[in-house]
Amino acid sequence: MSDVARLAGVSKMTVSRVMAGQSASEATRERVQRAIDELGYVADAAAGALSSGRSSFVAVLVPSLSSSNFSDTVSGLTAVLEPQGLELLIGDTDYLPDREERLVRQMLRHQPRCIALTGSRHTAATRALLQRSGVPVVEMWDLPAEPIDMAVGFSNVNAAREMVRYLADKGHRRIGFLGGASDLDRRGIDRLKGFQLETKALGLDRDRVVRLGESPITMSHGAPAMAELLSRWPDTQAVMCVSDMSAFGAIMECQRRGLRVPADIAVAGFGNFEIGACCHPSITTVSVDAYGIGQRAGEAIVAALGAADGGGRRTVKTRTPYAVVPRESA
Amino acid sequence: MSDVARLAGVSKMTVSRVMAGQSASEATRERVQRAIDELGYVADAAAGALSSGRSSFVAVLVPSLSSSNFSDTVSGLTAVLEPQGLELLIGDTDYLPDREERLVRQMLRHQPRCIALTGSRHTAATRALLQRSGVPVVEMWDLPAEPIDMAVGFSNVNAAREMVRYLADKGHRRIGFLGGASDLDRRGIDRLKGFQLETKALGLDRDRVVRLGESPITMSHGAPAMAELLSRWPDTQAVMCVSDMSAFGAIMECQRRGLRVPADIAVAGFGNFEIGACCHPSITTVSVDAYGIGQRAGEAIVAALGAADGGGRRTVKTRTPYAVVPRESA
DNA sequence: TTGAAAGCGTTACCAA
DNA sequence: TTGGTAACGCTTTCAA
Repeated sequence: MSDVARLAGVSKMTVSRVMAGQSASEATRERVQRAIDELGYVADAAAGALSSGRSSFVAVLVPSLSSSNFSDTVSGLTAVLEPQGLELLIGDTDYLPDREERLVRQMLRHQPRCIALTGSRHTAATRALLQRSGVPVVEMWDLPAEPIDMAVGFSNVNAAREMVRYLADKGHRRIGFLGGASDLDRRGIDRLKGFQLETKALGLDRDRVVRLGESPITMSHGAPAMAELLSRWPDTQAVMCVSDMSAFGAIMECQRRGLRVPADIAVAGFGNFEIGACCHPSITTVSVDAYGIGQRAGEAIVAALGAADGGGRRTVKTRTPYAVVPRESA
Repeated sequence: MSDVARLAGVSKMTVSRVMAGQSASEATRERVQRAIDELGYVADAAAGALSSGRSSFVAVLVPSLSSSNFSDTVSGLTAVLEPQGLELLIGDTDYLPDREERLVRQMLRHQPRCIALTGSRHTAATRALLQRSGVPVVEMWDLPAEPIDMAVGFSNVNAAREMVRYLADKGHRRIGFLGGASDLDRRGIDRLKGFQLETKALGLDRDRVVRLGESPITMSHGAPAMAELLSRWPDTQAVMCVSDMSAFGAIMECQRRGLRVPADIAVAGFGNFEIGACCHPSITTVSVDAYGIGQRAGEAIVAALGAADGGGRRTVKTRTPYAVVPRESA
């Protein structure tokens, strides 16, 4: 920066102001800009953050970057935060709470303006770390009873219950559930819980549950899970899957066996992934607005940052919509 | 840090050394650690970077985070770089060179130890920026004739040619190609180029090309593209798609029309996505080791960082393997 | 509108 | 093994 200042014949402060877009005469601004371009000067963000006491980072932690649901959420966050001059520090927890804790600790070192987490289950140390740091927190994809700070999401339990009611309304009584074997995917567990609560409420058979495959359960797990379900309960009329991915795998297994979907067996998914709209038969699912969760979270973050210096109030919980999307498969 | 030092009864320097894992007596180390825990002290990364002159960031730019190919590459990078204490600064260029330029400029502000880019097409300004910065660069997913610095990937042109030969060996003469309409997906363009070169070399019809949909072409585009191809060249025997995603959409369209794959028409994909292995019929494809590209890129980065202080040599180009994977669809 | 000085929290370097 | 001092490159603050 000294080099730029020297070349432009001004002080460092003037260079700093020009870069920040603050008041400066047009002539000065131009000379400084010319010097910047000539030298290819790029300001050091670490020095800026240290000096001003505020970084431009927002930390985002998702369980898996390869799930389109979560990468859509990241896109939504990007769309809102980037225009504010904020940068995303993205981390992938791999569904592991310990890894989340390590990543939170690591990201805290960069003094992020806010931290966006997925879900509401965190280690005690993670919560303590966040509380102590004083950094605003948004929990996404769930509506925890006691959020750390802010939350943007929906009740996976209730969304799953709605799908059960949809299937029951279609006349199905013997309904199965296909989910992952691991308890780490809390949203998956909540959907299973919703299945169990609603089948009980409706007086339906609650036992037809197959849990198979590590989080995140992918389409590869759908087929063996379906096979297992059919071998244990051959008279099953409808199957609800923890996601469209597993539903797709399940439907493929049905096709291999010559079972018609939905004539012989109905199959429903969850999450409204692109595959469910394209495949044949198309998959009845629950749409959840993954991108919108990111957007809303971004808006909550911007509001919280504004409130910090403006003294305004912040929204604590934002409920995002979900809806059963009837298609061909159920 | 002063607080920790005071509480532990040592100097700031000792605290710094304990945190860096440098020489310190066991007793001191323990007292300092206790103070750190008690105060919940988290070191400021910006100050550390400023002082030491080196950050712990590696910047990674991919065209799209929601493509499993690229998120697999990011996983590969993470697996290698995280154990080295490096952190990924991930950016999504959305296939736009201008956006890439903006992101490169932004990431350069954080003084990354290395920058990993996707592909070999960049704006002149991007190249200039990178050259001036002196930061090591890895270009992934391609083998440019003149890499900026290092490169890890394979020739998409040659990989596509191999698929054409595979289809020709199966006896197909009238082969079509389904790709995206935009020129931004350079890997897609290279695959099309490979298709055209090899069909010409084999004396086959080169005109059966349908380009439809923005980058990245997804499964939703496969169906209309297939429909277009069939309406223009109804006697097509085999179709090669720019990715498994579009191949899947194309196959769905065939099923809707009652066309049997591969009996009536063969369909091949590219990239070995999970869907190709699960769906029915399973999709013949070209496997490309997306995760391995990330790993190798990570190793190249570690080597380059080591070479910087060790004086060793760095690998310039790393060729990653690809192979036609015969399945049911072609 | 511009400039000078102080200081942000850490690490490098040298001395004890 | 430990501590003091300077310095990293910028922004804040105050003064001109």
